[in-house]
Amino acid sequence: MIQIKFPDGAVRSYEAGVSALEVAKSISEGLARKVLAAEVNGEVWDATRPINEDSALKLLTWDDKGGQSTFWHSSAHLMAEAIESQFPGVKFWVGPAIENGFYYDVDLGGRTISEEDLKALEKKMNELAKQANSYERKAIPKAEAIAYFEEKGDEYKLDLLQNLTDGEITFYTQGAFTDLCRGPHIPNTGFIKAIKLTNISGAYWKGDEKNKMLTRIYGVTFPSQKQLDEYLAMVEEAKKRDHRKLGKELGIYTTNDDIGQGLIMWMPNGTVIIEELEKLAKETENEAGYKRVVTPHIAKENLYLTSGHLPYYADSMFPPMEMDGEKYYLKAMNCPHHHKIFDAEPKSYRDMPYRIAEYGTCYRYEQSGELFGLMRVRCLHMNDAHIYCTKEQFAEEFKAVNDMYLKYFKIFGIEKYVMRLSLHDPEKLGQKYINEPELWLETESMVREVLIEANIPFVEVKGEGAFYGPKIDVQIWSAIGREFTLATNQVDFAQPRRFKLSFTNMNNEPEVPLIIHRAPLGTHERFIGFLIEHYAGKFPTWIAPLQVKVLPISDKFMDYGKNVLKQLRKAGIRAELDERNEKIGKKIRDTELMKVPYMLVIGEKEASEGKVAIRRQGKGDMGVEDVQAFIGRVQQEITDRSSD
RNA sequence: GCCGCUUUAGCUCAGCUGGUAGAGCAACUGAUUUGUAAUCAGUAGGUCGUUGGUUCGAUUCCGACAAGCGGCUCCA
Repeated sequence: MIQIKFPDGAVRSYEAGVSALEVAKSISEGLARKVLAAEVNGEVWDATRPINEDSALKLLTWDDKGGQSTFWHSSAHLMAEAIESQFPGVKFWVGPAIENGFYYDVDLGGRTISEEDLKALEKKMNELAKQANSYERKAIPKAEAIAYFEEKGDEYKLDLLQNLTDGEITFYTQGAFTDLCRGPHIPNTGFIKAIKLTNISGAYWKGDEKNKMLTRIYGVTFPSQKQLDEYLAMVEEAKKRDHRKLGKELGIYTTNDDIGQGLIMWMPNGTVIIEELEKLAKETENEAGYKRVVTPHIAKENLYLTSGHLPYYADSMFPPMEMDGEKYYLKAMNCPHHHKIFDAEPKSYRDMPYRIAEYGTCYRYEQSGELFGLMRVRCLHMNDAHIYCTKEQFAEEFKAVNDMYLKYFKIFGIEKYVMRLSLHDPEKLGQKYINEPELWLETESMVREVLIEANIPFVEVKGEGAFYGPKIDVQIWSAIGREFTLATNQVDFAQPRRFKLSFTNMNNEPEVPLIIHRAPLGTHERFIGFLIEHYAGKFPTWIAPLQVKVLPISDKFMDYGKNVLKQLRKAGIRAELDERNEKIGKKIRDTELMKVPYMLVIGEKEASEGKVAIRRQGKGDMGVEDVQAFIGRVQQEITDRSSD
């Protein structure tokens, strides 16, 4: 007999060799029907695998992350079985569970697969799922596994086997499909009740662009059709928030073939948002002791040799323009220009920290396939600033920058984000990262310490640093789930030396400053892209392109409408008057769809009393109010940058 | 940049197997003068992304290019 301990602390005795599924059955049949996998002593196992010694056991169902990922991984195997039956001779690479579903990378051997094929595959998968075939686990000696895949001529699985240790190799078989797999899997395919193959794409083998491109097929499955329907409805909802769709509908930005890929033109509505953001940034930075500067969009080659852009970053820059025997580059970053401003006048410790800010325009040659609405563009406007400080001042300055982030996040109600400490990859020193191994480690630990001290939760990621130093990136997700760096805060130990920057310290000696690069509002492009999705286009009044729309019941009240409009505009409120010959219902509908925060309905009653009937976007009729009282209230809301 | 898909009126989309195009909304004109999410009627609007080819004839078939979309790679 063995002792099984449950998460609630209860302990029960079972025969050795009992499976998690049998344990579940001993508790209740209903539970057994829901068990997908089990966590045995902290490790996720097949629910059917025998447990031979005293163990801590947690039964995993759909409600557990481990249960879900097991379900999706098993679904990937089911899909592979269907693919193999429809396209005999294909070879498989890997098929993991991902955040929303799973994929499998397949070498179709020169064949292509279409949307039609996906439907057929779904149908086949449904058939196979109904057979409720169990996933059979089998331990295989390495030699035998190699022989099996050599026989099949499967170079992909042979490649995977290379890195596996003899004795730890397992095969899983369900129905006619056998795969090299660590597992675990759900008990049988019958659990998979709802299947949707979502898309097909290419993916480089092992993620290396030098390798062959495999076909990646994505899918998502659920234990019930209802859950799939809900998931698909949620995806549809997310699409409605997509900044590319709303950006067009709300007249925020446009692009044009004759202008070029990834080059955003801000329309009047978008420009209002830009101006409000800049106003906020200027106020905030002024308060925090920053000075503003303005620099040109181009610079000569030598600047970028000094900065290290050309050795480390040339691929992401537009090619140079030649003039009078000189090469000029469009700037990809503002820092080198700012360094030259720092260096323009001699500095002493009394000038430190020296903080300069600019909404700088940068141009980056992003590869065409990487462009994405407002989120990845080729011309961007960065909420940039550089802080030149002494080593002693570093922690305090870094902390102050961080506080500024949090201040902004509060204003915008940004709650879902992850702070990421982005470090260098020692293997890429001298290629992607400036070759100063010790300085990297020193700076990275400096940043880490500040984060820990300030009690800021963060994750560490290797190989995401800037070429000149570590960063703290703020990661966000677009409506359709793509991850982006919204804001960034970086430490630079390399450029101060490369630019031979110095200040005179208290001992009258030259000293090299540290530089903090920071962009809490990221770029206008990405930030506004994010805001559109964050607010689903319903901007708070202070930032809304149009704040108030005056809607007369009929032409008879147009004069009064003009009068109200004049008062609103005089008060600095962005307002318009609907002069169309339409019924009030139509005017309201159109204004609601444009997501204007306030509508002022005016008719006989309001005109005679000098009042307005207020309607709040999305909330409906709010009652009648005196025009000036309304104006005062909205002005206050704008000044407070209130979010509702 | 790579793999796959897409491109028809300002927007959203129809248009079977090749015989030069349609709807709704928007726009404009007129009627209506309206009380909290679509009043009615009429008018105008397209070299069917661009460019080669096949064909008596191409929006439709094939190629190239461009842009967009889904991923991969990349990402300051």
